[in-house]
Amino acid sequence: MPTTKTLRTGSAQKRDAILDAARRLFIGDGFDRTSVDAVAAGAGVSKRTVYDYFGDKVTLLAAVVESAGKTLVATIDRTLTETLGGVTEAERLEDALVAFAEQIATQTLGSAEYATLLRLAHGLISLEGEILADEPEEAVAQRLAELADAGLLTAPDPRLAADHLIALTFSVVGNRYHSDVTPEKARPLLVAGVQAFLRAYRREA
Amino acid sequence: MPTTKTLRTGSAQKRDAILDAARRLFIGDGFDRTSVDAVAAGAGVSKRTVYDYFGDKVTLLAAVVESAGKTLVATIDRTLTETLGGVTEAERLEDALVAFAEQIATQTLGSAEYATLLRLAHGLISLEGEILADEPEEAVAQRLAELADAGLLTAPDPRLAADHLIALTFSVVGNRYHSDVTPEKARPLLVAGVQAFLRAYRREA
DNA sequence: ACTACACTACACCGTGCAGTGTAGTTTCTG
DNA sequence: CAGAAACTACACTGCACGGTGTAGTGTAGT
Repeated sequence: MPTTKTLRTGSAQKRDAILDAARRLFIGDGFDRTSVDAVAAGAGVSKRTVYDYFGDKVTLLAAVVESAGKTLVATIDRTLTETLGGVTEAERLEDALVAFAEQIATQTLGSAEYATLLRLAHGLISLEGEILADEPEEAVAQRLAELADAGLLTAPDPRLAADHLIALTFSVVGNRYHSDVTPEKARPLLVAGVQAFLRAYRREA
Repeated sequence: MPTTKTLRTGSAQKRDAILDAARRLFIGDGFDRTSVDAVAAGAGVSKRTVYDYFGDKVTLLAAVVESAGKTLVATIDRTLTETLGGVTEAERLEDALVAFAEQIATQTLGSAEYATLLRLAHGLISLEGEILADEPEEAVAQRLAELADAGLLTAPDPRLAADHLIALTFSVVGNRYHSDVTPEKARPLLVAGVQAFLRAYRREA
C-alpha cells in the first residue's frame, strides 16, 4: 500500500480547500452535524478524495485543528509585532493592546474560531497537537514579559497575565456574543477589557 | 388520530431523573453522541417515557438547559449571600470573592457545565429560555453594584465588572483545564483572578 | 503512444439512532 | 373491585451518514 501519494501540481491546493471547507463547516454546524459529503462538496472535491487524503473524519478534524493552530499562532505573532512592536511609552500601550485584541477577535480565523475548534476536538483527538494547544497564550505571555522588562507593566507571572488579558478581551466577547461577533459590538468590550487589564497590571508610578 | 399526545406531568421524580441523566450525558459525551436510549437507560426509564415527557430530543435539551439555568442561578444567589453577605470591610473582600468563585467553579452544576450546555444548545434552540441565559451574570452584577454602593468597589458599569470577574475566574479556569477541573488546580488560579479583579476594581483610597 | 497516478462519479453496505405503535403490566384512585 | 393512567418492553420504520470498492476520465511525464 502506498502510504504517501506523490503530490501532484495543485495537490496542495486541494488539500487546503478540504481543510478550509472542513474548518468552516465544523465551526458553523459542529463536527457531528457536518457530513463528509458536505465537506467534499464545500471543497469542490469528491468524497473519495477526502478519504484518500485524510483517512477518516476524526483525522480530518485533527488536521484542521493543527492547521488552524499554526495559522493562528503565526497571525498572533505578526499582529503582536505590528501593534506592540515599537511601544515604549505607557500612553500608547492601551491603544496598541486594543488594536491587537481587535485584530485577533474579529479575524476570520481568530480566537473565537480556534476556541470552538479546540472544544470540538476535545475528547476525540488523542492529544497529538494538544501540547501546543496553548501556544497562542504563550506567545502573548512572551510579549507581555518584554513589556514588563521595559517597565510598562508589572507582570511577575507573564503567562498568568496573558491568560488574564485573553480572558478580559476574547473570553468576555465570546461569552456575550456566542458566535456572531461583529467589530462594532466587540470594540467597546475590548476597550473596556484592556483598560481593566491595565488597571490590574500597569506599572505603578 | 395523529394528534399530539398531551405531555404527562405527573411523577416529577421520573422527570427529574431524565433531566439529570440527560444533563450528565449531554455534557460528558455531547448532544449528538448521546442517544435517547442512553438517556433512558441512565434515568432507569423506558425510552418511550422520555418521548412521552419531552416530545423530542431537542426539546429535551431545551428542558435540560432551562432546568440547569434555574438551578445555577439559585446556587449563585445563595452562594453570593453566604460568602458576600455581611462583608463591609475591604480586607475581607478578597477571601469572600475567592470563596464564592471556588464554590461555583467546582460545583457539579457549576459555571463550566452550564457554559458547556449553552454551547450545546446554541443554534439548536430557538431562543426561548435564551433571554435569561445571562441571568447568572446579572446576579453577580447586582451584588457587585451593592459592593460599589458600600464603597468597596469602583464599578460604574456593574454588568461589565461582573463579566470581568467571571472572565478572570471561571473563564481562565475553563480555558486552562477544559473539562477536568479539580479544586486543587483551580484554587490558585481563582485567587490570582480575584486579586487581579480587585486591582482593577478596588476603590482607590 | 504508453504508463502511472490523481481524481471523479456512483453504487453500495452496515449501522446507529430518532421517533412511533402497541400490547401488556404495574400503580393509583374512587 | 373496577377502571384509568403511568409505564415498560419490544418490535419496527426510515433515514442519514461513515466508509469502501470500482470503473472510468483527465493529465503529466517518458
